[in-house]
Amino acid sequence: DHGLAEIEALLRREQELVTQLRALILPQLHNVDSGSAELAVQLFDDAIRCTTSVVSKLFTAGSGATIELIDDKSLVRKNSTGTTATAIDDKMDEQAKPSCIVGRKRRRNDGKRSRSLVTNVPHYDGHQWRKYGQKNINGRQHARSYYRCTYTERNCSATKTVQQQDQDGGSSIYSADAGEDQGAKYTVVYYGDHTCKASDNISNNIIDHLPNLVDIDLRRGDTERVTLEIPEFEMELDVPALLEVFNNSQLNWEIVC
DNA sequence: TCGATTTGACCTTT
DNA sequence: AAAGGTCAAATCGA
Repeated sequence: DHGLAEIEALLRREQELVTQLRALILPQLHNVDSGSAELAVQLFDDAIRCTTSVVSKLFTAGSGATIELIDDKSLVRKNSTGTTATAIDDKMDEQAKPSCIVGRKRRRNDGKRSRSLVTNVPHYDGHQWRKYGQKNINGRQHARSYYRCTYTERNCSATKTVQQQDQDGGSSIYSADAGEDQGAKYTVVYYGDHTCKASDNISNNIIDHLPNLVDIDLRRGDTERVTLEIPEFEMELDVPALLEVFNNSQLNWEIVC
């Protein structure tokens, strides 16, 4: 109901503030002390995950009217009933598309969970990645890059994709031509878990010294966890509060499945 | 020279 | 068939 919506808006706001802080701090810290930066990555991400989990649990445990979660793939073009989707599509990131109307969950990569993050520093996530592919995606301005964990020989199956978000219509305010676009945002989707910690010297130390790091149990399989998507299309939500969150949204970290 | 990235071909899913 | 994901040979660069 209404109170819940407000709580959720606040949680999401907190989530975004933390993530913005993350984006602000990590590049700076990395230049000064990369060890501390690694630690900061873990702390930030655990904090963010913690909030995500709270949001998820709050809005699935509650009223039976939970919003169905669909996986990344089905977010694309699942906007049924011919509601001239294009205008909306272009405005929204794929992750953020309303799952409205959809109501049907379909699951690919059986049981593999993924988390998505929108950030302007897609590479500061505390792990080492090797790029193994790049593809142009339909209707996207930028190619999607595919990464897998460097320590694949330690049968670490973690992978991620990084995709720069489309710029709105006109030319970019920032240096559109050459160099890194400082204002660009990237959607990063993580798949699988890192089972390579033993061989990752830095992370290993961090974990050894920080037993209190939050370890969220992300359930899989039968009990599907749900995070809700864009507010405007959902009923019973505190739309103004959520809209404010969404409009200020720099970042958006959510458990996708 | 060796590890990482690029890039087109190939495979998988829808 | 088309789009997304992965492979692997060629290429890059430290």
